Amino acid sequence: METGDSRERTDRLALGAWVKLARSAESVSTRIHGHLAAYRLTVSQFGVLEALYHVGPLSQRSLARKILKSTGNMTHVLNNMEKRGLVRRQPDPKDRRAVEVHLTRKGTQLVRNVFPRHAEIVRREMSILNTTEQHELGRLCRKLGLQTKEP
Amino acid sequence: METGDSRERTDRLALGAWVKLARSAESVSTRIHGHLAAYRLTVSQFGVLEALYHVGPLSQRSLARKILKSTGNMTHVLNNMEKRGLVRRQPDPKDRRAVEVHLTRKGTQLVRNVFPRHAEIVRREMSILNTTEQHELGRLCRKLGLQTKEP
DNA sequence: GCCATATTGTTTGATATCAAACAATCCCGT
DNA sequence: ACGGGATTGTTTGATATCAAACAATATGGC
Repeated sequence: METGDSRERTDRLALGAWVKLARSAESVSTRIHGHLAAYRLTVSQFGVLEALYHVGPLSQRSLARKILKSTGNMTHVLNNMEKRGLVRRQPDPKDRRAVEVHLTRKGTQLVRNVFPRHAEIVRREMSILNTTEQHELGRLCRKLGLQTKEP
Repeated sequence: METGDSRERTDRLALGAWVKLARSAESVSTRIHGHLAAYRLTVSQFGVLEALYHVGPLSQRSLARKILKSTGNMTHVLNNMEKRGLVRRQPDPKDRRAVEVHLTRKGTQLVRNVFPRHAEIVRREMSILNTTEQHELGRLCRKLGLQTKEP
């Protein structure tokens, strides 16, 4: 498809872009999620709260897909959250294999507390980029992430 | 600094950009690192091989910083790699607390095998973006990641 | 030179995560 | 109907990861 030389060049460019993407995501993530410890929330737990709050009740499988974790892990995460009274499992009447995961009042209150702080921190972290740049970053990342998962 | 309305707008933009960044990094990472399992390498182990191969011998602390993991974890990762004969710990003559981590011949051979495949996969994954876009993505991510770590 | 403080690597205990195997249930083609 | 394959959630066993406490060594101020 390409000559060896041009191939090396595109490899270097792709590797560089990928490394920068991975490192920036990881270091920004560390900075953004630092404050969650104050609420004894893990990143996964926060992801679950956020999804349930914004989307409404979901099955465990949908939750797992949303936060990109395995279903086995989701069982574990939800067990911990249920113990703390943040979520409630409710049998799905339409499918007796499935459960609907609901936010409890306590979970709703917590996410209403945490989310504004979260948004503020994200805004601050991203504010190094101007509006146009944030749009462009979002566009490029969406394109990348949307690569076909199952052909 | 801003009116409430504009604040909500910038919050939404920042949150959107951040979510897309995080999700694309995670899903691309999964796709890129799938092939490492064939070599019984974890992502951290591959990161160590890569760093040592391209930079030369490094202390555990530098390695930990390079792959963004804790030093405690680095001890664990290196123990596993040492058991497999991929790296060798060598006392640093200038600082008796520190060790220099070296690639063994076996480790060098392995990374020479794995790296070209890795580069190829990364190139393929990133090829959804054209050259200009990859440059731009790299630039934006570098800016984001470079945010001051310790003030 | 000596001591307080910092840095390096290790240990330890607690979580998080995954993959694989599993049971229960659903669904579709015949 | 119904039987085989798909889907949902759980369990299990193995790893990975972190934070915190620790021991050994280095370093800089006095």
